[in-house]
Amino acid sequence: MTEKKKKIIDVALEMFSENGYKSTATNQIAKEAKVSEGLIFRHFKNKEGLLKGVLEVCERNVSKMFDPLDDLKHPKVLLKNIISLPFNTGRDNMRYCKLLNKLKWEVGGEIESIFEPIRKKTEEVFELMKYDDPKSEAETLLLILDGVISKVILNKFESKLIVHDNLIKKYEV
Amino acid sequence: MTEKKKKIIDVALEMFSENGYKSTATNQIAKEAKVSEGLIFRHFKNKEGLLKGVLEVCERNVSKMFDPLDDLKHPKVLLKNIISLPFNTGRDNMRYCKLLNKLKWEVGGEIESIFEPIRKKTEEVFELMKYDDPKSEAETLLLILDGVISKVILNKFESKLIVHDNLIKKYEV
DNA sequence: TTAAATTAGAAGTAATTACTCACTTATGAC
DNA sequence: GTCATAAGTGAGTAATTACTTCTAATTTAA
Repeated sequence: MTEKKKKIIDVALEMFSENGYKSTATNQIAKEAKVSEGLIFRHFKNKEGLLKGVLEVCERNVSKMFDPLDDLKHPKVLLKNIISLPFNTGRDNMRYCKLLNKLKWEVGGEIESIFEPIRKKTEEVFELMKYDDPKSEAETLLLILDGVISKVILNKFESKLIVHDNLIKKYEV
Repeated sequence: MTEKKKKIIDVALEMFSENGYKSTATNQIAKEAKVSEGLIFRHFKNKEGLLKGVLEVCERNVSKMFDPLDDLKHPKVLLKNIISLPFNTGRDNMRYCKLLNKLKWEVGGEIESIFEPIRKKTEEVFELMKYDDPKSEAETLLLILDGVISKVILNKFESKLIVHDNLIKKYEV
């Protein structure tokens, strides 16, 4: 992976997540990355190929978001951390999530698979905590957290902290 | 409002909500609506003007979705109906919501105002039900329902009914 | 009947787009 | 040093886009 190729991916990630996939022209990317437009197609063949390259980086990093949860054993602590996850997302991770969400609505790509590990882990937590229906309980919680991160991404949160506390209380963790 | 103008709005609504605003070409709309392309610009001046026209219809109808709630007086029944709202959305209303959501991510338009009435009503319900913090309680619930309708729209729901029951139980209604 | 509004249809425009191609420059193995 | 391969350039292209403009037909209402 050359420096220029990295730069192209980086810039594309930034611009796709800000302006959307279709609305971002390849020559704009080239300009911003200080690279000839032809190079984009040499490396990625297509604009779609570029998107794939960007998505690989995206998925790799989003997966990493869930790694710290592996160290937690106590169910209540684990659940608390799962809930808190979308509330304290760093800038980089927010960009990855922003792109994934944008694509979900723009292209309709299959994203669910990235979140399968966290779904499974959440389900396990509810099992340990003897919830009646851990599966649907997990789906409900992830639904909520999905909504939370959407709001965070779009900066539409009036009262982030209060909602967080509310959820912590609801799940008694 | 002539028939052709109505037809243009109708087709644009359909195509915008399916393929997005920017990805839908005006000549495609004209073709689908069986109308000369020039007519679109005569009626709406711009593509943006067309979007405005479509959005007006959209907002008018989405507002209507909440009207039946006005008849309900008993807080528990009202809350139950608020929760159920996104779970049994008709085809037409789903299209309006789909467009609004797509635009939220594609253009970043201001949509929140449409949902202000339902937010207020939800807050009132929680007040009547003596919840500790009705405001944040309302925000949390609407967050959830927003997630629900997103999943419904995108057909990503593994277990719609179970999540619905889960929420009904959680709020004890 | 007549004037005004609506519409079709076709051609054209300037801008933008994804993508190509012929070419040059670096890199590394022998 | 040589030579193949990869990295990089930048002008060019064909297609698409939103939008205009013209004329002529059709509909509507007074």
